[in-house]
Amino acid sequence: MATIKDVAKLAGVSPSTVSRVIAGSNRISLETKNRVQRAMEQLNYVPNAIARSLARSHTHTIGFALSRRADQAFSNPFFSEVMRGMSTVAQARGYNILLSISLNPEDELSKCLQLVRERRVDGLILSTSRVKDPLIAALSEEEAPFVVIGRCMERPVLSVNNDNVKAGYNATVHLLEEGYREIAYLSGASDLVVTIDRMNGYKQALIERGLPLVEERIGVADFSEQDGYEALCQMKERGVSFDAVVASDDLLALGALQFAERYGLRVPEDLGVVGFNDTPLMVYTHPPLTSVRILSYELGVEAMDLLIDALENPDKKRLKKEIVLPSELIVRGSSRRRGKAE
Amino acid sequence: MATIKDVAKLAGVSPSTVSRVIAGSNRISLETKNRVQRAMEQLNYVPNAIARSLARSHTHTIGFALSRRADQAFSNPFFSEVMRGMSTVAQARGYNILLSISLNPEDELSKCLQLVRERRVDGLILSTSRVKDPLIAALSEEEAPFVVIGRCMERPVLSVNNDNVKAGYNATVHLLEEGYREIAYLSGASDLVVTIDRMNGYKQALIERGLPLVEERIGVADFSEQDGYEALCQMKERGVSFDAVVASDDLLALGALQFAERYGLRVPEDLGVVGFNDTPLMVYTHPPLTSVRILSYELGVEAMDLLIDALENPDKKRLKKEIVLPSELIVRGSSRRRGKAE
DNA sequence: CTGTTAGCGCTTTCAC
DNA sequence: GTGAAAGCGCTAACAG
Repeated sequence: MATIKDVAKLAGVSPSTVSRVIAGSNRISLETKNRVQRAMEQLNYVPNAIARSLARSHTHTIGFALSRRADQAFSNPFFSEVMRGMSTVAQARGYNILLSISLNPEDELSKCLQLVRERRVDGLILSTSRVKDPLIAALSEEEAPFVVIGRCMERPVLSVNNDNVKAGYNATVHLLEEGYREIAYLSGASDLVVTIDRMNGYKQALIERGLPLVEERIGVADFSEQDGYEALCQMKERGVSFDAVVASDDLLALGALQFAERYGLRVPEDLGVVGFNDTPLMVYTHPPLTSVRILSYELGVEAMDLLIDALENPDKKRLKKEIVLPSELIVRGSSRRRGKAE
Repeated sequence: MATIKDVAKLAGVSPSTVSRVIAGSNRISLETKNRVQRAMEQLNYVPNAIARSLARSHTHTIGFALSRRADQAFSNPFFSEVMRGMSTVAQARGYNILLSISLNPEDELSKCLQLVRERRVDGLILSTSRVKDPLIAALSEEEAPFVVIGRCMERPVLSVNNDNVKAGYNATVHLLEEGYREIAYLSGASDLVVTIDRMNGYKQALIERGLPLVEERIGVADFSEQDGYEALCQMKERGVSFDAVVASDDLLALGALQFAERYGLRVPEDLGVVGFNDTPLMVYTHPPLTSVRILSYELGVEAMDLLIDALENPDKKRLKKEIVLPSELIVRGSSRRRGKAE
């Protein structure tokens, strides 16, 4: 493999000159520039990224941290879409993505810290945020550049989020307008900021319409169909009544559909269901699932752009920008009963 | 950020000594070893991965190349599962994963070559293989270490594959045993090795059972429901009869279900359907989809292990091992009509 | 505009 | 067992 010295020798210049044409410096004569370029081609020269990184003390790579339980890792394409978005801008701006999949928050914390301390990445994108997230705290303390997809409640950080409160609100209002009155909320892990925000939107809608806020109608589950199903069963067994459910994830909504089947409830007549994420395959459930469409791809795009901007403009770094993206309620059969049997 | 020199100074030794304790050399006195370790802790020292990489001329990072059209990128969790598998062993063996998502094969080729030439990765894992794959050819020529998930038809390469021929065979035999006689095959892009292998299994089953091989019953589509649907419609419109379909991907099978609905065909009575990948959510289709379960996670595990083995034992590198993993047909409602209305 | 000279932070002979 | 010195391949002042 040819090095910069080989090129220099062949072109009859010094390595620094070669370095300059690589960097696209303008204080270089067109003639030598061409000569160097010819030499590079001739030798099939490609600059060694590692050496560059060491000399410039940045790697041009961004770490993406994903922490999921094995069984639910990528059940919905949310993260995959986010990655696609990140990848698009990373490529366009000359960055690489290092993937860090961990099994739990502790594992995630240590891995991310490792990546940063080893200087293997210039910055990190976090895929989820929790209340009092230790990872965010650690990264802040370390003064590592990072952006969170989601929102941080405790301190200002760079973040890209979707309007979860509003989305939860809209989903609930939609159900109310369809005539449902006893709406349950199926929450994911209770320390996830997304889940909390969506729930607040839900509560807000109920309060605004003068409906009672029944705490027993709020079920906590993991992000899996099974958990959603069980949470609803328990609710029912405890004698809590409900005629609709806002699920903070499509998988949970699937659990609700399963629940309806088990108890012989018709959807949407006896039970209205709305989910979150608008997972493509949900069109095929019976009935098709109403769901809040999240701009996952765009979330990835914005997160990567935000991080790289911060990295490349150290002056702006201190400004902790928070970007919020809109979502859209996609109404389908699982929640549409106006004009149908009441 | 502390460097090796700082540690050396604090411990009162030379940098090389520190380097030795990092490497876990045994020719070092326990005493100085402890002293150095204390210094490292005190300074919160973490070796700079980039500097290490440069000095040792390998990066301990593996590139994972994924080339998908935007809309179908991660429609099924196959790749996500593969990543989880790769990630698990990468972590265990001290490697990192660099993600390279590209939009088309050409893009993929240039990106992969770039990663290798820049020495940003020690090796690559390719997510798909095509007939006469230019990427495989280029990488071979470059003598870059890589393993393909799939199979290479032209030359010996390190690969991890599932038994697609057998799986295609089993899926078809199953349909035959359920009494279907005019079985169609829905192929993905015709240059994908997976698709070809599965088709060969399909053909083999028909031939073995003495059934005619009707070329018109083989439809080529992209890996999307819409394409699957259209391919089948065209087949029908051309007057080709069929009472079952083996789809080389679940998404295609979904298209078949859609097709059945459009033409008022009952599944499984009038049309048997079996897909590939056993995508989790397919349990929720009506009827639930029969599908071939692929060990995607294990594919990732094996691929990563194979690559790292090759990297760490340069002697064994020349041995082009091919690993084949078993698959399993999961029979559900979409293909089970024995004992049902004929 | 171009060359010389130091590094970037770590590893690795080669001596002692 | 430990240190000195050279080098991995590139960049970036500093001169000229």
